[in-house]
Amino acid sequence: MIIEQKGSDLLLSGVECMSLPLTLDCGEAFRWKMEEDGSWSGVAFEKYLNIKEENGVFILKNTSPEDFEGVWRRYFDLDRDYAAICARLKQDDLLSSTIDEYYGIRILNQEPWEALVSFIISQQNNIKRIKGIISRLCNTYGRDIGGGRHAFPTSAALSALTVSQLEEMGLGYRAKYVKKLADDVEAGATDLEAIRRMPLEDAKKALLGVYGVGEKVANCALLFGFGFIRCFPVDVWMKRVLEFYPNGLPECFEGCEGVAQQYLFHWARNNLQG
DNA sequence: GTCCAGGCATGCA
DNA sequence: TGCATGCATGGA
Repeated sequence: MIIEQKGSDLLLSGVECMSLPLTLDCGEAFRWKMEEDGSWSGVAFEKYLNIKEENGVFILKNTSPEDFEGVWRRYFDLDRDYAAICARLKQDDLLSSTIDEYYGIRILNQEPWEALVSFIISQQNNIKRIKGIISRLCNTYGRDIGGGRHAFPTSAALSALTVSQLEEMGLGYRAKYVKKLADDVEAGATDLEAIRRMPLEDAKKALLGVYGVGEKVANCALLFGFGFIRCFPVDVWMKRVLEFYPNGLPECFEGCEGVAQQYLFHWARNNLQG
């Protein structure tokens, strides 16, 4: 990967296996929006980014090298060799054709707090509505970072709310889960940063102890927010996919189960009936 | 009107 | 341990 400054923009070339639409709009993160010019706008780690791919070059508008190194390099998982991972996953027949069709899905490294709250909200919900709820939460309770953009609300901000204030954002019965998590994080009873540094099994056990978090939400949070690429979340779509693997997951998934999962999830949503 | 969505807590066997 | 049931909301 070659990093180059051009005016106030940062240009990345030589990035393999990165599709912005497939990565930013595939149900991993809920705050990215495609603009009319085909670029993508979003907020993460309290930073706004507009990014676009042109002729194989990624243009990060108004982005300093410090923000790139401090946030976006890791957010887009740019130090991982996805081309090699995909080559390995293509040993599996279903993934072989799926990866050809949807090449470029990456696993984002989001903030633990945002990922956990987002996937608590995601349960028994659909992606369009999840995006709406999170958008309202951010616009109403997230810090204004300029230009009409808002950060994801902090645990302090959400802890200060009542359950009914959260319900007003459309969280439904999940409001009480988010309220309790925010309170516990604020009180120090739940330490997401400590969980992030644990071995996978311990981290999962810790998340399963959070009110409103079960196997599926824990796996999503661990995969998309806590850096555990071996997690393999199974939701209603993945249950349909698993019928194609009656003997369990193939060996070539080992070590990068989360990447395999995202391709299969995407395939299922596009090819299987609900 | 019914069914479904990146499920989970609860109660009961 | 495993299974049935209720749960908020909006789109199809």
